[in-house]
Amino acid sequence: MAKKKFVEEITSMEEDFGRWYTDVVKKAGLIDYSSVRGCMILKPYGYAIWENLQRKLDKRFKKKGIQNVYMPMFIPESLLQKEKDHVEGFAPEVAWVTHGGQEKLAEKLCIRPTSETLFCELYAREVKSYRDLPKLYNQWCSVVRWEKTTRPFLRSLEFLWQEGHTVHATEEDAKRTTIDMLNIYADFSSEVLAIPMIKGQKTEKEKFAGARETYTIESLMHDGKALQSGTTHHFGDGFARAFDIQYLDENNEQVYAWQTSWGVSTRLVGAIIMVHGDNRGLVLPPEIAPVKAVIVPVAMHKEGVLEKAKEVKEMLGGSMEVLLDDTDKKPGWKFNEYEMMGVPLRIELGPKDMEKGQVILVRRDNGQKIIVPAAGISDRVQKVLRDIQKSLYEKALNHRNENTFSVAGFEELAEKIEARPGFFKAMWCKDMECEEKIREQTGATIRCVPFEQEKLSDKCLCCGKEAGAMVYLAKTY
RNA sequence: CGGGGCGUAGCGCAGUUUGGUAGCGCACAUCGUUCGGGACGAUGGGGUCGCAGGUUCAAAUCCUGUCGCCCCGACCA
Repeated sequence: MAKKKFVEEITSMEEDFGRWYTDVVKKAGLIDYSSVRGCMILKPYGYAIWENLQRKLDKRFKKKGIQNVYMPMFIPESLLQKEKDHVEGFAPEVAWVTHGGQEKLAEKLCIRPTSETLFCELYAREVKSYRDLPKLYNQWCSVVRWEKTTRPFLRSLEFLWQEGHTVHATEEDAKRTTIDMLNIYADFSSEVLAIPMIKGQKTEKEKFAGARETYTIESLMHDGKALQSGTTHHFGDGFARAFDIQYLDENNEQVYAWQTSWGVSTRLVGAIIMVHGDNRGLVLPPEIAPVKAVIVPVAMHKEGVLEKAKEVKEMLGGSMEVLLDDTDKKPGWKFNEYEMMGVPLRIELGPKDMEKGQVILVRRDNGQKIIVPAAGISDRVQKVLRDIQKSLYEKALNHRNENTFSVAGFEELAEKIEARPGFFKAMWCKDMECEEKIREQTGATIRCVPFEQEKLSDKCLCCGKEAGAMVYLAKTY
């Protein structure tokens, strides 16, 4: 028989990255499509990744004193319209409920695309005194945005996310929170998702509808496109004025409050796939993997193999999620299956190993085989998992560094980004006309003005006038 | 929204040109042999051919409409 490819079902990345992505998402069992256009079914394995992400991020929120709440999914039209920029930004993509049963509603209800208005309504009632501040609320929910084109995890009509909403006595406190939350996102990404993020500020053009300032974490995918992975917003007192959120300060004066909001979504799962995945399928960082290790017994029918495998599972089971696959599929089939699913570590155990009192560990990220004594396996596995987590981060960081370039002029950007996509650092005059011209003619957008600035030159790459800031440019998802 | 392609078993497809009993591979079920990188044999279950009309003795096949999906543009946190 001719030599078979390891995973016939997955289109290779080099051939077609978009198809590779869809193949992985489906074959790894993360999602299925539903009968509603642009909506996806999160299957157990995909949802388990989200649950891990949710649990670990929520823990970091709680440490900051943030409390979870749950808001209704409906927003009355009149409420949505209270803040002008906000409604203009979201109006084109909201879904409306016009009927309740057979009755036409007196006022139509929008299905939340985001919940600023609902939180503001609540804060207007709750906030009376400086003693009530700050209020740090968050909710885990789904939102609906009627997008024209959709892709699993990256852009769907309905998606899961968390949205934090805070209200503060001072502008400084609100601004600090906006940056604090961005740091929480960035740290979480590098420590748990093994994805390095560029932290920075959005331009006027790209900022959130209704925000005074928007900050972002941007990551680079394997194919050189950027992904906006999370945003935090400083609202100033704009929403407070629109919704009349006032309190009495220490001097008994009526003043407006200051607000923020911030969110990350299931899009982060898309980032994990596109940053770490390879041609065999998904590669999950151990910190986020629902199954950290899978035990594949070889020649299971031989005496003692299955018993030994169960023993190994016991030794590891106390501290982590381990799967023992004792189905009667061939070992080779299982190897491929769990590689496709991105399980970080495979533990092989057969008659030959039993003779020698050993097991074989195989790393998903680099294929390395490690032969270890069966006794004391737990510590060894923990160590290997930590190594995998670390090297996935380093690999992603190297990839980003190797695909980050500096450009001085417009033509240089256009040529280079066409030849090889990635992050492009350049100086910019802060003029929206230049920003727009770059987008139209190169397809690249300004991802952010990074916190870590470098002075590449004095001149804007587009118009040649005096430069105001260094920016990151990229094509995006 | 514009241009192109596709809807036939869970998945991938053939059959449509020229109307005449709905097929193949994988997957699934049972039994046996296998088991260190996607095993093999035997038997078996599963379809109102996307949906709605129309033409016809007869429609997966021809006609009209409609819905959905994919690709390329445009748009979009």
